Order: sequence, then C-alpha cells, then structure tokens
Amino acid sequence: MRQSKNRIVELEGILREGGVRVTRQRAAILKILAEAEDHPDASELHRRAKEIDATVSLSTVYRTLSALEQQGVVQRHAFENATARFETADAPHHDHLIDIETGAVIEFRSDKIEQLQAEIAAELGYDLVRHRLELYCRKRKE
Amino acid sequence: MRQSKNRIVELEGILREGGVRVTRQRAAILKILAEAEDHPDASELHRRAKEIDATVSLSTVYRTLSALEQQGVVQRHAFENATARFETADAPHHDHLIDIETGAVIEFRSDKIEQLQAEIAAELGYDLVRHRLELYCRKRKE
DNA sequence: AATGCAAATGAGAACCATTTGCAACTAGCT
DNA sequence: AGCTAGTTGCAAATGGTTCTCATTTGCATT
Repeated sequence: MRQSKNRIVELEGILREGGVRVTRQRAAILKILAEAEDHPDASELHRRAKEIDATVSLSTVYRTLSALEQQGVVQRHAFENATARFETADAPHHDHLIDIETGAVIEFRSDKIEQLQAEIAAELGYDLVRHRLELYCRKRKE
Repeated sequence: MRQSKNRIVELEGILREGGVRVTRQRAAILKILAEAEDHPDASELHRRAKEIDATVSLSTVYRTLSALEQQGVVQRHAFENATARFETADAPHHDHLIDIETGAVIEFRSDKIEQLQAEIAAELGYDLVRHRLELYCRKRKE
C-alpha cells in the first residue's frame, strides 16, 4: 500500500522529468498499473481506471500506455491470439509462461537461457538487441 | 526442383486425406510455399501466387493458409510489429532470429534451450505445449 | 490569482490485417 | 455427365489500435 504509493510518486517523477505531464487521467492509469498484480490489457485498464476517474477514455489509456512505454516505465506484451497486455517495468527482466487454458501469466527468469541466446546470436554474426520468449503451457494434471 | 515437385505432390496428398480439396488456387499457393526460401506474408504470397494463377484472391490465400495450418502443413509466425509470416512445416522444429534492420529471418535450433524450457515449465507445475522464441538482432559491425 | 500556450483530452473516425457472408463455381465421387 | 458439398472472388464486416480535431488543462511566468 504505502509502497505502491511511493512507487506512484516515483513514476510521476519519471514522467515529469521526461517532459510528460501528469494529468488526472494519467495519475489514475498509473495508479492502476502500479497496483496491478496481473498483466491487464488496454480495455481492462480502462475499466479499472474509470473507477478512479470516470472521465478516462480508452484513447487516453492507449496514448498513456504508449507514452509510458517510451519512457521505459511500462512494457507491452503481444501474446498469441490476444490483445496487447501491459505491466510496469520495475521488476528485473523476465520472460513469461502463459496458461493456455486460463490466460494466466507467470513470470520466470533463466540466466542460462539468456546466456545461450546471446551465444546463438553471436555465432550467427549478430548482436542480440532484445528477445521474446513465451512458454504456452497447460497445468499439470495429477 | 524435382524435390519441390515431389514435395508438392506429397502436400496435396496430405490435404486430400484431410478432406481438403486441391483446387487450382490451392495448388498455386502450395507451389509457392514449397519453393519459398524465406518467410513471406500473406500479401507477398498472394503476389507470387498470382503469377501462377492470376485468379487467386487474397481471401483465398488467407483461407488456404488457415486450412494448411490446421493440417499442420504450414506454420504461422507473428513477429513483432509485423503482419503474419508463413513457412512450410517440413523442417524440424526451430526458432527464429529476426534482423531488426532488414526483417530477414534466420532459423536456428538449440536443444539446450528446448530442454531448459521444459524444465522451467515443469518446475512451475506446467506441461509445455508450445513456445515462442524470437531473437531480435542487429548484424554485428566490424 | 490571472495569462499564455503547448501538451493532453474525449469522441468518433480512420486504419489495416484478417475474417466472413453470399451467390456463383467446381473438385471429385457415382 | 450429374450431383453436391466444398471453394471461390468480391465486397463488406471486424476489431484492436491509432489518429484527427475541437476543446480543455497543466504549469511556467507574470
């Protein structure tokens, strides 16, 4: 609670420094994002943000998300056959496991895989700029 | 040449067995796909297929690609910020390295990464159904 | 507190890759 | 050759996302 409040203030600072105004609508979206434990999409964020500020429009949600993405504050993910989903970029780098039955997203990280990726790119004569690794899974039954 | 011809006949057989009719248009699209060395998108396939059979429409390209995908003959890839690209599913499984400057796609395979992925899923209580691994790279300068 | 102005907003139109409805064909079995 | 369900081309629809534009607003400066 207190943490997320601080986090919000911090995020607002990042925006101001980036020359991005902190409006009522953006504050609402930022708060929702900072408190989100999941990976909501634009319309879910819109739904949640409207509870704080009913005037927030979907256009503004999209525009704000793009602005936040450019500031490096938010990350956009385009998982298979789905609308874009978002998360704050405060956690260290990680990849995603998607439950193909529920759509739930679990974060994970493997330094070994990260390293192997860089090696593969290097072997092929490339520098790795970024990557996308998604595991589409089904919950183990037993 | 001869190989791709055989491959086409083979693919047509798969379709017929799957209860999918091999029409003039589908034969053209199949030929283009079998001969493609790259990862073309729907409109590029359409452009190429029209050279064989001018009547092929873009709708049919899309419909055929969906049918082929369902038969497991074609794979669809949705790389970042781009339209879907396709390839025949005859080669063994591989992942992709995308040159972010040219859009060129290079295939690669890492058994180690494959194995690590399965282990990660298992640790999290999941069975890995499929995955997506894409390396977005820039050609090394020197 | 009032002012000025660039940035931001809401509503809806535009975009664009992909899908779909429909009436006219046709592959492939009999 | 004929039948019939699968296919086709065309045009219209779809749907997530972006853009346009007239209006509002944050905020630096008086």
